[in-house]
Amino acid sequence: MQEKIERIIKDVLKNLGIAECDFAVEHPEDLKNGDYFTNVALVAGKEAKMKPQELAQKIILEIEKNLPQKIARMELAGPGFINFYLSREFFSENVEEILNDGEDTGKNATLTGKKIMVEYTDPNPFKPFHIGHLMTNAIGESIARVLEHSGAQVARANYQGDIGLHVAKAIYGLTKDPTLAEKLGSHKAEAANIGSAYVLGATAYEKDSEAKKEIDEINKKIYKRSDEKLNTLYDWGFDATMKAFEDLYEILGTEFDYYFLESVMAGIGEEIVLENKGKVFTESDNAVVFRAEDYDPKLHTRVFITSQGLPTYETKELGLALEKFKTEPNMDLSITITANEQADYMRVVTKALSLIHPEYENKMRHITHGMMRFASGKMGSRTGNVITGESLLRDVKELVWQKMQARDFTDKEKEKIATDVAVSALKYSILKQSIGGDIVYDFEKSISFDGDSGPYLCYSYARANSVLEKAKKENVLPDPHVAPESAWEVEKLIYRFPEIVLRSAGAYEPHHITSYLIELARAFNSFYGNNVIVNPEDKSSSYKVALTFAFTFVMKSGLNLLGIRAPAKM
RNA sequence: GCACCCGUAGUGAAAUGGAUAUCACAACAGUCUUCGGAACUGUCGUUGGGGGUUCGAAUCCCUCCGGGUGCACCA
Repeated sequence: MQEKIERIIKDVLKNLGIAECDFAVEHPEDLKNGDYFTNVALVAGKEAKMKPQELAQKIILEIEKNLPQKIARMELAGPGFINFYLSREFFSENVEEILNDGEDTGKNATLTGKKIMVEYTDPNPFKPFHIGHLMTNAIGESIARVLEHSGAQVARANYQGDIGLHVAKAIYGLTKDPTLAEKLGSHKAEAANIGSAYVLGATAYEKDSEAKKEIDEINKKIYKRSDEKLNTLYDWGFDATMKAFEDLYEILGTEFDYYFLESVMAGIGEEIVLENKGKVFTESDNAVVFRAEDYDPKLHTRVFITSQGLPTYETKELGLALEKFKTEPNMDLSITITANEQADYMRVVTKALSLIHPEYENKMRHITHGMMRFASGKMGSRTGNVITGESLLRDVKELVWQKMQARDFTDKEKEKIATDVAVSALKYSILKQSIGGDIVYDFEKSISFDGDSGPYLCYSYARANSVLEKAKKENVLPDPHVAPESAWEVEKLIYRFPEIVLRSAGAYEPHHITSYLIELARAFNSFYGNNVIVNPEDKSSSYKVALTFAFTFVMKSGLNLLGIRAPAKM
């Protein structure tokens, strides 16, 4: 529709003998100002040496000579804006279209044929999965889905720090407190114990120099896999924590295609660094470094191989980037999602790689999000000052469960619904804002169920479903052709869904979808509150039912893009 | 010190250079409703300071103030 209006205006400008110019056709913020507006008269007025308002009036008259059916009327407003009001036909046809598309509504083809890999979540085995990982997971999953909805073929990747000091700390904890290493038959419980062992080891490492020595020793042994006892502990711990993560992914709705291990990437990276020593990398103080500032003054030198001969994080990241392109041949884009503290050295790594493989330079994109923090300060799994994803989910679920007391469900149904609604609460509170900024974590707010929340969206959806059930019982069938004269606010919003998906995909910003859905849900609830939808006596009831159907499709599809499963009842 | 990110009602946020800056929470006042009150209808209140570009700036540029993150062998 937007393109159509643009074309009409271009034709009119030609007829009026005005040169082409760069004007915009957009939605006004306030629905009172129409469904679309254009600033063409303000832009072209200068060139044509006419007052914008006069020119706008002229353009309106010209368009009116041949007014399309989908535009009801136009209006001159403010300093020279032209507002377009869409017609009843337009809205009804749109509802019909949504009914035809069903849950595919909102799809576009801008990325058809493109192969994209998205790496996100990246929890470390032997360490707790905390709410920071929850944040990266929610953002990554949503971006992956939005890209898929735009036609891309998306591969999901997860990168595990399976080796290093953090592992040694956890193993140290397990040897000091063998009760934590007991086989419990539940990897969830075992992973929780390993998390405690990690905190024990991490604390000892900071405070006790003897322990520090011991942990460093364990670290070396694990690298070499030289100690049978430690190997057994390692294999068991790796398995338990990875399986516990997998349980969480299932609840969160993520299925990874690839798992990359740091220990493997280290070798791949090291090889590349050594091959390019003297060309890209140089030696300094016995270490192999990359002087990025030689290529870009905003970057800085970083160590890739330490003076001890060990590959650093940078080298592993380099290996990972290469391995991704090897795993998915002909990949068009490789996206990595992390917290923003990694922004600077990722730039350095990317620069180094683009010197070695210039063909990848424009195919890598690092998306960084803000930190999840407490009012008390930064959260770190190092000190044990963490909320695990698992415990948070459990607390929220508990509250949902309480709210469902009055509803008539079996415990099994309740469990499923409470889980999905709890996930909606968490994901919504993460995805509702632009991903650059920090989120101050507030437990009370993250579990609030009214107004600006995931459960509110789920509730609107469940409620609409229940209306549809009643319509079925009363035999009121949906019919988009019996609409009343004027259009409701829901209709004026519902046709915009595809544009929102497009915008989200272009900017890698899921929050556009959250904002849109909350507005749509509000409009629907208002429609619901002020109208009786199912009424066999009412001629337009069939239209209202059709509109309700359209709403459920858009809401379900939208929630799906956020990585939220919407229960039909709750 | 240098680089990057950020600063919008009491709080959390939105706004691809456009109109009277939007939404929610909180607070206050209503709606006791046949389809689900996790709701609906109102009221209240905001662009860190100063310059500049523009017909038009929360948005772009400069500067100051405030917060965060990162800057050589941790990840």
